[in-house]
Amino acid sequence: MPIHNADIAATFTEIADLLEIEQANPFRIRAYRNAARIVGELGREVRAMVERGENLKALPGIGDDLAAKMREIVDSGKCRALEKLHAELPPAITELLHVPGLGPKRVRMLWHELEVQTLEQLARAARDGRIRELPGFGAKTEANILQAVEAHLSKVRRIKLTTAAQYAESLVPWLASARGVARVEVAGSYRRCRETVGDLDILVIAAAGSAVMARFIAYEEGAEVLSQGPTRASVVLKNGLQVDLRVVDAAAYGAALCYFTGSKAHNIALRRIAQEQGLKLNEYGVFRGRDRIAGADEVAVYRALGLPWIAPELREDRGEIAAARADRLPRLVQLADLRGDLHVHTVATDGHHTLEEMALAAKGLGFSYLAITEHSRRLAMAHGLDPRRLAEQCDAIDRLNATLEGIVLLKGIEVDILEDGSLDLPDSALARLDLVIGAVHSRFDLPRAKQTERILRAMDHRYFTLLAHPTGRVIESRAPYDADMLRIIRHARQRGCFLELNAHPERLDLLDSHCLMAKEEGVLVAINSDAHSRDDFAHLRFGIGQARRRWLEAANVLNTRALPELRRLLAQVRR
DNA sequence: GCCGTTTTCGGCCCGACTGTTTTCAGTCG
Repeated sequence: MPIHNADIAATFTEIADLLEIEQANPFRIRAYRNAARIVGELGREVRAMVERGENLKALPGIGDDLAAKMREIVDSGKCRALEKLHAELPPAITELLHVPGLGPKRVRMLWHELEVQTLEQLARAARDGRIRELPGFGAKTEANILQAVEAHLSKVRRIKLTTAAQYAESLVPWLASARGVARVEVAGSYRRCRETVGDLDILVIAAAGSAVMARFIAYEEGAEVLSQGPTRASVVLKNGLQVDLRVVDAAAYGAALCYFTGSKAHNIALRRIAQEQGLKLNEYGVFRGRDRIAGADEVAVYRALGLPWIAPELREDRGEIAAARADRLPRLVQLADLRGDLHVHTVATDGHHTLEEMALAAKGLGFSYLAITEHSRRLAMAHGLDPRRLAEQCDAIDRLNATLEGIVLLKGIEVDILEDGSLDLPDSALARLDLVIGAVHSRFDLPRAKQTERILRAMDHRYFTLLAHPTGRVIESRAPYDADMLRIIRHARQRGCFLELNAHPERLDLLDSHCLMAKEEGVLVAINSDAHSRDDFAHLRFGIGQARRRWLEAANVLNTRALPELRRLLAQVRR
């Protein structure tokens, strides 16, 4: 069983949880949590780094000890430090930490005084009224614990960015219409464009005594008020989504936006920089002594720390601060950089609009080209094209191109990659096309070696240009198929073909980590909507967000190229 | 446990809200 980064991250997180209950040095605990984050978000497999003898200590936050533990986990699948902790503490006790309101001190107290080790025992102790007897606990805390356990609040799920967007877009105007409100902004992981968000963090500029807090509490979709103070409140919506509201005045807006956008790790790194310079950074501003030297806008906050403004998508403490200090921040790709879309469907298969309707919608967005890429015949469910129907569509595209102005349709296909790596249409059908997108739509369950070979073989096909949704995952519902993405990306570079970043909000595939891998390996990425209707071009913003999170610049993206350059690149791939 | 153009030892981010306390600890973000 090969060890993946997620396994190492999970080990470190569990060690941190257990150390917390043991009340170990908090900075030692933080070191494990930090390492779990670094490893979990790393674009490369630690296992491969170990096998190549790379220096793990080059990773930020990894020193002698953690590097040794990573090698131990890779080599043996075990971690003696974790086993030692398991011998000292009950096995399931970390799950108690995930109950809202319970932290390490209380978990330890519950365990020592009441021998509570599991959620079931916790619920029983609460029902029996034993918890309220403990020092520091009371009847209210006991009731909250019981409610949390019974509602299974311990396993709160993250929701997709697109779902969060729908809730945010109705809540924001509701708050903005409150008396005294000057500005409402959604911060948090939503602003950082993470593919899923755990809650919504909303920042409001309002004068003292504004009605916004009361309006927030009265929101019709709210189900429960978790906390409420003069400047901060938390509400759980009926769908289970938690919303945190923070009210600030205009002079603190930039600092508060920065603080509330996070990430936590980025904030900590910023505060450390402030500290080094004898300054203090909090959500009200940057302070020298009692003087606020910045706070009203984000640019000024960063400038006060000696840094250029850092785009929200980069704020993960993944090297952006060092890059900012060296003035080497990437010029991130923007939606406006896209000149076209290379993956859309029409009514010929499972799309909802005609060639012309899609073309005009794309033109309306300012695009100069649009590739029509229907499914191939194996996908019968989607009414996939056979050679005859594909040829007919090509003729239709030629006829339409003769009449269209300001936009050019490219002839393409999203052809199935069959189990053996061959393509679902013959060369004779593919020869006429401008681009051939290969896609895996079946046999997601092949073992890693076979799945990888299947894709590599497809890429070797003389007409293959672009690999669609490279991992096949569907967020929160289907895991990526098991394939060696580093090999695939390196093969793409050798072969000269391209990878898709499918912008559909259910997919966002290339994954976050692979975007960086593609950039580092020099493989161009096409940010495509996979639109099945005119409205689906709106998905592109999510793909752009994903690309920006991993530092992609316009130069790293295939469809930022003007049409002549794009044609040249596509032609180069054919053999 | 990590880290260092102030340091290889002594630091390590900061504030709001709750509940239980009677001045504050614990938790959370």
